[in-house]
Amino acid sequence: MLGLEPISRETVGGRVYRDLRELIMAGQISPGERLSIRALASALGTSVMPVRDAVAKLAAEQALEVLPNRAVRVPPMTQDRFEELRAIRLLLEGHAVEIATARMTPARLARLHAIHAEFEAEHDRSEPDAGALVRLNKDFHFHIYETAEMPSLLRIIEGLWLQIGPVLNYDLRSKSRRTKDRTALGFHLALVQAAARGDAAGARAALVGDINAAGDFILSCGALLGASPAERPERGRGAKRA
Amino acid sequence: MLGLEPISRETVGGRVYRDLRELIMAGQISPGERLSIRALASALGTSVMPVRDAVAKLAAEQALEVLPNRAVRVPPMTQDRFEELRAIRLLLEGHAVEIATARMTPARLARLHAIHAEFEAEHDRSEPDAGALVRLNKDFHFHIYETAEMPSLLRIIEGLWLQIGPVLNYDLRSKSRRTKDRTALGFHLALVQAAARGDAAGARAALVGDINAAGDFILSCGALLGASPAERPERGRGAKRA
DNA sequence: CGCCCTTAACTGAGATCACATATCGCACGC
DNA sequence: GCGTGCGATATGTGATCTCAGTTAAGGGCG
Repeated sequence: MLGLEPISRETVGGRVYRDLRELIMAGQISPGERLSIRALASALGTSVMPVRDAVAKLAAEQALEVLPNRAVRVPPMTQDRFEELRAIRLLLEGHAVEIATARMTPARLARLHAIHAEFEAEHDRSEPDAGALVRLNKDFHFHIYETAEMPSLLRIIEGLWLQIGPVLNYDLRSKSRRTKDRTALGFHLALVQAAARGDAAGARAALVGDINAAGDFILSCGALLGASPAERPERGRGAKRA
Repeated sequence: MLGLEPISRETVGGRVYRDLRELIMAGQISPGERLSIRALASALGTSVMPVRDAVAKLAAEQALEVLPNRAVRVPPMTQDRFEELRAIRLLLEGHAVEIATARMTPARLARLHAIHAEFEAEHDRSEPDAGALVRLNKDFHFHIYETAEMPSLLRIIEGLWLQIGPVLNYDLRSKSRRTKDRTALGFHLALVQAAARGDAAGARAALVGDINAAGDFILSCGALLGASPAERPERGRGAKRA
C-alpha cells in the first residue's frame, strides 16, 4: 500500500497557472498578442474562473499586462526594459552564483556537469531542437541558483526569466543561433570549472559574460521596440480554440 | 473641459487588492493569522470573487501564503527568510541608491530633504505616531528608489517591503523604538548628504547601515521564528466582520 | 472519565448567470 | 465615396449557486 498517489492535491487553477507560465517562458506566445480568458478556458477545457485567477497572478508578476481596455496581453519588450532587466539579472544571478559556489556539493556539481553535457550534446546534433536547448539552458542556470539555497531570491529570478522569456526564445528560434550557442557553451563551461574549484569571482565573471553576450545578441537583432509603436493588434484575436 | 475625472476606471478587484496590500504592509494583520475569503468579502462589502483575485495576486507576490489545507494566511517570518530578504534588499536597494544618486535632480533632492524633515519632526514630537513614522520612512526610501527610474527594480523592491512589512511594523510599534529611530535618522541624513554631493558610494554605505541597523534590531528582539513552531492557529478564525 | 467517532457548519474551488463596456461591422447620410 | 453613428458580438467583471474537503464540537462507547 501507500504507493497510491499524492491525491489530486492539485487545483485546476494551479495547473492552468503553470501551463500558462510555461507557455510564456517558452515563448509560445509572442509579445503583444492578446489573450482571451474565455478562449483560454475553452481551450483548456475549464471555465473562466481558474483562468482568471491564473491571469491575475501572472499579471501580478508582470508576466502579463492588462491594458486600460482591460484586455490582456503579453507585454511587448522595449529596449529600456530589457536593459533594466539585464542589469537586475546581473546583480541577482551574479550574487546567487557566488553563494552557490560557496555551497556547492560534489553531488550537485556532478549534476551540473551532466546538464552541461546534455546541453552540449543537443547543440552538437545536426538538427538541434530549439525548445530542448531553451529548457536545458534554463535547467543549467537554475540548478546553480538552487544551490544557493535562497528560496526568495530564486523566486525573484524566476520572475525575471518569466519577463524576458518571450523575447529570449523568440530570438533563439529565429535567428542564426549557431554562434550565440557556441559562446554560451564556453561561458557555461567556464562557470562549471570555476564552481568546481570554488572560485566565486570566476563563476560570477563567467555568468556575467553569458548574460551580457546573450543580451548583446538580442539587442543587436533589433527585435525590441525602441519605445514607440507598441501596437500590433494581432488580427487573429484570442487563442487557438480547442 | 477635460478636467472631468478618470471615470470609474477602477475595478473592485483592484481596490480590494490595494486595500489588502496596504493592510499587510502596515502590519495590521499579524503573521500566521488565517484569512477567510468570505469574511474579507463581507467586511469589504463585496462578493468573494474580487477578494479571491486579490488573494491570488498577493499569494503570487509571496505576501500571502496558501497552506496545503488551502487556507490563506500571512506567512510567518523565520529568521532565515528575514536574513535572506535583507541580503537581497542590500543588493537591490543599494544598487537603486547608487543609480538614483547619479540621476538626482535638484527638485527631487529638495523633496527628499522635505520628507526627511517631516520624518525628523514626527520623531521629535512628544508622542510620535508609529503609523506616520512607518509611512514617512517608506516615503523616504521609495522617493530615492523612484529617482533611479528603474520601474522593474522598483516593483521588485516593493515586493520585498511587502514581505518584510509585517514584522517591520510589528516591531516598530511594540518595542522601544527610541534608539532605533535615532540611528535611522542619522543614516537618513547621511544618505541625503551623500546624494546631495553625488557620492554614490557614500549613499550606498548609508543605506547599508540603515538596513543593517534596523535588521539587527529586529533580529535582537527575538520576534522571529527560529524555524520550529510555525503554528499558532489564532483561535479567532477569519477576519473582523463588518 | 476519557477517547473516538459522528455530524454539522464552514471554507475554498469551480461553474453558471447577469451586466457594463469595448470592438467591429454595416448602413445611413453628407 | 467616405465619414459618422448605431447596433450586434464578444469580453471582462461581479454575483450567486453547488460541491467537495476540512475543521471543530458534541455525543456515544469503552
